[in-house]
Amino acid sequence: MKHQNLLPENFYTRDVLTVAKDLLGKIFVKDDRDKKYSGIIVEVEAYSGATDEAAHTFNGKTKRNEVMFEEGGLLYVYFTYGVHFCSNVVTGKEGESNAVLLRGIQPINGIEFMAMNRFGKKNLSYKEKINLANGPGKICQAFNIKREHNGSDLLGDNIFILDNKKVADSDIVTTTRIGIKKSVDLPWRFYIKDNTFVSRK
DNA sequence: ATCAAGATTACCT
DNA sequence: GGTAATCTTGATA
Repeated sequence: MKHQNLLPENFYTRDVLTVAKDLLGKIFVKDDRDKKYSGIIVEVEAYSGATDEAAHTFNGKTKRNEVMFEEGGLLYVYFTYGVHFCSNVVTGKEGESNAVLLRGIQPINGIEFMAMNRFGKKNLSYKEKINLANGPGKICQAFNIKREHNGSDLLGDNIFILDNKKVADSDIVTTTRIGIKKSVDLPWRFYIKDNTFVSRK
């Protein structure tokens, strides 16, 4: 059974910066049958293999980054710092190697499962609720996204994204990206203004 | 074979 | 504000 408002393939095959901004406000869903998770995407960063030295794909295809070279509409998951997974939405045409890193999600459904995955308990303080998915590693822990989800088809029925009310340009804040050492001046981070679930102002 | 770095987070002072 | 945790990958030899 398909969702009526599932984002179509041609949403993902566009320019990475356009897709990054358009992903704000959309509903990210993971359906594990017994556990269903969803939330609003509130913060993203764009990475582009052709020109962006901070992109994993800047130096060409490797075993790790091969999913980024596929046609837009897949999930690229990588493991970093020996501790965390990070999720990205692959965009553009095959061979472009562009992706959008998910950095902040405002939980909607499955909050009790996210709470268990993140803190091992159901009842959270206000601060812990804010802390559920306000960072790329936290998103993957909350939604239980791991190695096996690398390459997931976002047009499939496990992990997908639903359309939602459009975020006005005037409500989108643009900044440089976080946690990188190359191409540090590119203004490729986007988040929803005044949203509580953004990782950093 | 070896090694350094990493699109982070949590916890410390 | 500083740093430990923890391990995979990719580059170099």
